[in-house]
Amino acid sequence: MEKLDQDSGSNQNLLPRQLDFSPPAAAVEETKKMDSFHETEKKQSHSVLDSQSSREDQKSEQPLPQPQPLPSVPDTEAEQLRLGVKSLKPPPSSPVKSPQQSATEVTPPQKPPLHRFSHQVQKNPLVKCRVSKQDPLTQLESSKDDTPNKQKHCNCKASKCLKLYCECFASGSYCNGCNCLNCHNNLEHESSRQEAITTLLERNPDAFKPKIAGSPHGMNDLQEDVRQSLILGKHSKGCHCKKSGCLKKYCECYQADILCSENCKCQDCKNFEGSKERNPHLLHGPQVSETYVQQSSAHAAVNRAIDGYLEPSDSRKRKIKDASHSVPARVPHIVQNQTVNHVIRNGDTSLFLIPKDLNNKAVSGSTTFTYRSSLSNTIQPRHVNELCLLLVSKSVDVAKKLSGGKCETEKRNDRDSSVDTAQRDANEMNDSPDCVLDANRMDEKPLSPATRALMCDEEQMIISEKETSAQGKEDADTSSEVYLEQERQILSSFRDYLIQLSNRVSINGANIKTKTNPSKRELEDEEQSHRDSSLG
DNA sequence: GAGTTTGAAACT
DNA sequence: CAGTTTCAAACTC
Repeated sequence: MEKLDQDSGSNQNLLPRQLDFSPPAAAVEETKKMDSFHETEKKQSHSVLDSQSSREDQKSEQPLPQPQPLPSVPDTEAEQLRLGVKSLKPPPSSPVKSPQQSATEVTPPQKPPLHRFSHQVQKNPLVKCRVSKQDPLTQLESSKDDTPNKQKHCNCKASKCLKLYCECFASGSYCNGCNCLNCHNNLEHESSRQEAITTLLERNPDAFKPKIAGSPHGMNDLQEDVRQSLILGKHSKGCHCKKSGCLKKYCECYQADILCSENCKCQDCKNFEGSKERNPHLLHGPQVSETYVQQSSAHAAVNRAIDGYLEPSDSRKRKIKDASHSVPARVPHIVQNQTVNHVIRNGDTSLFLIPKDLNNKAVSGSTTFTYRSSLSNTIQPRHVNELCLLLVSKSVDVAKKLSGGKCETEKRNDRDSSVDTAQRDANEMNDSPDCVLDANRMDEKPLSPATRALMCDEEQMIISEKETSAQGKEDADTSSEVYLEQERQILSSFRDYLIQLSNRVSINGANIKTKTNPSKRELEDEEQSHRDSSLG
């Protein structure tokens, strides 16, 4: 009885759940009793109801305002976001205002949040949205309807549907036809609802943002498509599954039909490409074309190598124990490509930094490795070869272009004193904005800091060579040959280093990951070997 | 449909 | 920030 009463409360408003921040323009006019936002929401929500969602209980309730059809093409930013056409903007400084500010020109204030699961539904029809088992009708709908705007019906009891536990609320939707108790996620309790939203946004401005990048829906442009693909299917926070193997819908990654990524801290993860336990039908297929991988090959190769070093925290521990029967090669293509994206985007991760990070973390005893791949199985000689080949080919281009360019680095003074580790070089390079291997010269593709560091290093050596030999060598052709030879030498050293590192990791992977602090000697060995190989 | 399991969200 | 509690969906029987 109580439930019925409360259900009636929950349903009283009978607002079809819908992301309530993309109002039709006509909604603005209606602001007498409700603010325009409410009206808009009601209208729009209603507009997206399919026939099946116009259930009897809804019919019996107060009529909704005149429904208006949704525009076929999303006009508002919010709708674009919802459909994955437009990426979310970072929130302004004021988290509370952010959702409003982001769409004030088009949408009314108090734009409700974007559901963290909404993208999942849109992205992958294979993934059923969470549907109450207590609502067979909804299940029926769900089975029939793979369209994005599937209705969800929560069963909240204690949260008043004002916490992110509630998927309706989390999606920015009002509860409608739910089985929830004491629901406040409705117009009746709009004030408390907004208060809850405000609180959540204050606590976490990203609380209502999608956890997973949207689908490339609507992307026609190849470049944009590629860009979207890179960020597609990566859980922003990652899952933390322990028992489900990330193969049940408890896992947000699995539920979204994406592979677990380096963001995840799951244990015993089986949600990786190549996992025999993962239902292959749930895989998206290649997120990024082979062509693109080749195009961005330097990044890809670098990151495949990176990918081979690092693992998630908990699974890492476990795999130390289970090293002898570690999972098969797990280089989820998504992970790889995401890693590529990571490098491109953040620009603060270089190949050379990775060993350092690895060691630093190991020395400190930290277990917060973030990359997932099985240590010895993912870094492949072909990756190294690929990287080297690409770097070689790239270096030829660079050498050709290096007619007069100079690397204005502060490192120049340091160069005579040592052949630093590549890692240190990269570090310095990254810290030195003056290290110029201009992006305008790298016109074709974005370069990772690692690549830039390497190329800048090469450039410096070339310049250094030019300076020392400028007096005696006037012939540009000869210089070019020298440049090329130097490039080859540098890259050969680099290749050797990578191969050596690869072998080391393969052999000593388990040791590196011991619980006890990996000895500094290991770090020193690493650096020493690096030094040796750098010296050629 | 009740009970259990699970992991994210919320809390401390 | 880590550990614990709360919560609701997923799952099992």
